[in-house]
Amino acid sequence: MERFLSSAINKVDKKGRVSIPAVFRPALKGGSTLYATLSVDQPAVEAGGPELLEVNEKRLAAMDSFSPEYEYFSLLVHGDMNIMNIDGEGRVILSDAIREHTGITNQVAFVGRGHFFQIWEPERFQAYREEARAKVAEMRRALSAGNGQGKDTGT
Amino acid sequence: MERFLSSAINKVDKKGRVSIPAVFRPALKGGSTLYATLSVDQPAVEAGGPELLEVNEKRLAAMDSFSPEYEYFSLLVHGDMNIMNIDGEGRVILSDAIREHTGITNQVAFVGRGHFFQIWEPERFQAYREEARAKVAEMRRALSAGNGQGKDTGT
DNA sequence: TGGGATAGCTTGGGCGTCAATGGAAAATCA
DNA sequence: TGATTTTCCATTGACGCCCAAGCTATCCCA
Repeated sequence: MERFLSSAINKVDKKGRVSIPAVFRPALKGGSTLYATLSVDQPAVEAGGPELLEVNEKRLAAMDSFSPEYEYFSLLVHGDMNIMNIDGEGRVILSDAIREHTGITNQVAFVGRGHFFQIWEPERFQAYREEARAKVAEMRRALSAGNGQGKDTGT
Repeated sequence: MERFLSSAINKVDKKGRVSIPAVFRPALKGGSTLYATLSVDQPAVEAGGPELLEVNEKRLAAMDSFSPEYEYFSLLVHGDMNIMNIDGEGRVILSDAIREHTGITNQVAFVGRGHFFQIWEPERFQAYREEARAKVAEMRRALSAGNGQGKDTGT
């Protein structure tokens, strides 16, 4: 599999290690390094292989390197980047910054997002997921009120 | 690693020495000299190997050589350059000028910026980091409002 | 179709190595 | 010679690497 699909919850051991779900590892193509950034609008972390870094650097390359936007974005892409080594058993150690940002203590939710995956504190993820559902339901009601079609779309 | 990525906080000892984070040393390619300039618009220092000189000279070359900006920047790049020796344990001593400009007392934040890295007083860095996160979140919202796409950071 | 065997995923722990830090000895300068 | 800097050595704690065990899902065969 080349993409990150499905989700899983794993435990953090005494040494602070967590197994990356086995279903995600093929998408990392055997690399032993994980690149991760703290999401700017959620208590989550977005992680993936080196492509994650390359993608962001391409974006930077397309920006005016003297603009304040470049400055801010580069800080997040380079300075705020978390680099994690994957051990022989497919585990990583979460940095203090990650634990602080996500609220993770002894359990981690891994959520596939296609070309990257997210790391959440399980309860917060659950809350976010329900919020997302509620939002979608609300949007659908608004749409149906507007055009009179309202019937379910099957999904 | 050829680039400076991630960040770390290290202590200053009684003699004024600080360890350069081990993850940055490969990017210095074993050189024992650190070149550093005081950042113009932040209470930070920008440091790196000899290439940093070249980079700054390229920047100069891109500027109008009769402009006052050129004059000042040239002075900063050449005259205000701090040269630091890296000792056997990978430590450097911060000059008075650097301590004054950054406000550093007994802790130093090292922040990767790609082809160079920054040195900050940790609390000031934290404030700047949050500012950057807020600004990037704002940029992203502006973008999504414009094209209707979400906050997907992956691609 | 049921049950046992098997392989692989997750988790736990031991141990050696290296990074970060502190301090002493040696060298340099005024 | 006193003071300050540079080099060298020691300590501590974190991290990487290795091995082991429990669990689960899958596969195979009767």
